[in-house]
Amino acid sequence: MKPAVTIRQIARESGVSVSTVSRVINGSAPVSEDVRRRVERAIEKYAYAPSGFARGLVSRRSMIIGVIMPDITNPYFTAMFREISLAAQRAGYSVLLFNTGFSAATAGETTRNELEAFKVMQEKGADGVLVVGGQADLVRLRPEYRRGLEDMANRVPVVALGNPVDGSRCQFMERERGQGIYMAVEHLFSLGHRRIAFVGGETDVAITERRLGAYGDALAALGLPYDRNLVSTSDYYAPDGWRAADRLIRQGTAFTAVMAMNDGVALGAYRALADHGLRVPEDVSVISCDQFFDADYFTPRLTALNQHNELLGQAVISALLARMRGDAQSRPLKPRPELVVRESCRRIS
Amino acid sequence: MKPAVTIRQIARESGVSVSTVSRVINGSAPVSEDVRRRVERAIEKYAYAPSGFARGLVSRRSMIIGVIMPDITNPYFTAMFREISLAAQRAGYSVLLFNTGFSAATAGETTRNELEAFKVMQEKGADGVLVVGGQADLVRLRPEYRRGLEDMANRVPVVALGNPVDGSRCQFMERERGQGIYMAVEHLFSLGHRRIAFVGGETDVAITERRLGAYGDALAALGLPYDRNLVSTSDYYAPDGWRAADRLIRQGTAFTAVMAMNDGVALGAYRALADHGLRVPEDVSVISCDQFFDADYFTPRLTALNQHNELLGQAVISALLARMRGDAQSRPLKPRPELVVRESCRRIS
DNA sequence: CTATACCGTGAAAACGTTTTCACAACAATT
DNA sequence: AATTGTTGTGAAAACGTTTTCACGGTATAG
Repeated sequence: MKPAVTIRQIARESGVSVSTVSRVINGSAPVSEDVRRRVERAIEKYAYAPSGFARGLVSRRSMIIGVIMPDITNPYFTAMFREISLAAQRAGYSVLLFNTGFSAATAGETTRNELEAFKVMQEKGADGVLVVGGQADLVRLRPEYRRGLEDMANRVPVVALGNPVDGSRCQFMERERGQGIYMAVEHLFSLGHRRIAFVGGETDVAITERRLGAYGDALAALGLPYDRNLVSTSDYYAPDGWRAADRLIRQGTAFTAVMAMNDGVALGAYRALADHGLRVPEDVSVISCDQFFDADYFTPRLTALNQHNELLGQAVISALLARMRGDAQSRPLKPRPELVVRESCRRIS
Repeated sequence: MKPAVTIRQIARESGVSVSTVSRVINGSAPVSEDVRRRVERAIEKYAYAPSGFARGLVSRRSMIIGVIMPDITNPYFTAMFREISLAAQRAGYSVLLFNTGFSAATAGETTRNELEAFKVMQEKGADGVLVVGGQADLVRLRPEYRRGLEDMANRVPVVALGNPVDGSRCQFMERERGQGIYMAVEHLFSLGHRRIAFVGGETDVAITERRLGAYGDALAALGLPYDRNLVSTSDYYAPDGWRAADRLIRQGTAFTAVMAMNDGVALGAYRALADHGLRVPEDVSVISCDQFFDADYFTPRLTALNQHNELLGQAVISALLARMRGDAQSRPLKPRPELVVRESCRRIS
């Protein structure tokens, strides 16, 4: 591999000092038109790019934003990441993505990865860090995690999407408070459903608990009893939806509608219902609490709550950028969930 | 924000020289047991992490691997990225992900993003770069792109997953040569299908062209004519599958089977067929050429080619790591496609 | 007992930038 | 005509590490 070209060579080539080249690159001070052209030509010629190392060392900025996520494979995170990445790039930042593999079930082993992520962000000198989900969205944090998060937040702006922690130095944003769940339950209720199952999601995870709470509240508001047996948690993907719905059916719980954590879970539920000879929506109505990409292409088309995750991604990254600029805490826009009625729910007598 | 702790403070705190602290951190030379303990305690106490900037400046290594992808939202890339990220982390590297937004349709505008990505990787001092898809997988590269790629490959090990370019300094790996397509066509043929449509994918993209080529070859080998009207390209997602299949039906082309570019496209095709009152598999058989996550949960369960994209991801990252170590070019394992027969194809008379 | 090897340590150079300071040239203001 | 301000430039310090060199001490070999 070729040795890298340095600013000194550019300076020599264009017959000016190193400082002047730096000024051309950064526009940090006026430079005569003639000199600017000569320098730019040299830069072009050698395909010179300034060393981020040297730059960061003195300017103390890396132009890197760190993103810590549990599983990029989850369409929810993928969608958010896309928005984050786009906005960061637009603002001139690059994105260091750390995929921790965290899941509530394996919190014991995967906490180490999250702590590792914190350390990496510190080492690489990230100018700001986004923590999305993972242990930050757990109902109870482990003390090591809590400490690691604070250590990091002490040195660099951190925005976390998760379950708010009192007195933390990092800014917590909440994914949602379960407003959509009300809409979904009401929708099903208005169609005559009284036995509504809740399928998918992991217990101990804040977002799941919040939705379950909202589900319970909504039932109560409508005068319906809360039946433990109607709740079947598991995880966030199709196989989990299948497992959760299958369990529900096998255990003989009666229900006429299913609220699935998200489209993936709903797909699994569709499948489990079909496997037991139940038709959607003729026998059972299905609704997804969090629409990803393909709800409109399912058969039947899936009625779903659009939580506007892209907007959430945008909100999170712009909160971070604002924080990095030192702006006052702007009230971030909270996306309003929207019920998109399609074909998977039907009125019953 | 607090000022960062430096190695000097750790040295002072533990009563040794800076060099010794460095040796403890890197294990680059023997250090007495006693000293090591003192230093480690100090590091722990101050939550010290060495500055990557300073480190990189002198050692010329960033411990960063750059990944350039067109669209992380595409499950195919997501799956690969996951493997890449995991393997990189295991080897002690962090991953800088640049999402270019490239698509063949907008090559004109998005080429700029890809060039920008190359520059970023150079600036951040990536120790190795992975270029996955994007313009690298186009049948014909733009000269600026070609030059940017070579400039980068001259300075840092680069592995590209795409369409091989002669005389390039970067190592090209091919996604597949269309072997699976033969299996799929033969499978359909053996079930009695003679009018097999090909749906999805973008023209000018190498992977699509290769699959189309294999599709043509397979037909020829079986003595079937190639009918242009049976091919309906579009893009890689469900809406594209819908559009492509819908177009096919509307234009009145007769067919009894559909080969979809991937699961997403297949889902769209399912939907389009249903919209026209056609049942799968009773009226039309459907097969996916690239299984993502959920094929087994579709209704009907989707017969698909498993291209083992996770293995491909692993192969790509390990090729890069080998290259970075300067190892001889190991023949990378090429995943063998596997036909997974489920319920979406049926024998016809 | 002397020569040789190795172990543990510190001092200092080097990495490639940005930034501060200094200053010359010239323009604008008194 | 003297002062002040502005513009364009270069020299040199600083950033926080790793690495090279040197050296004293102790173990090992002859």
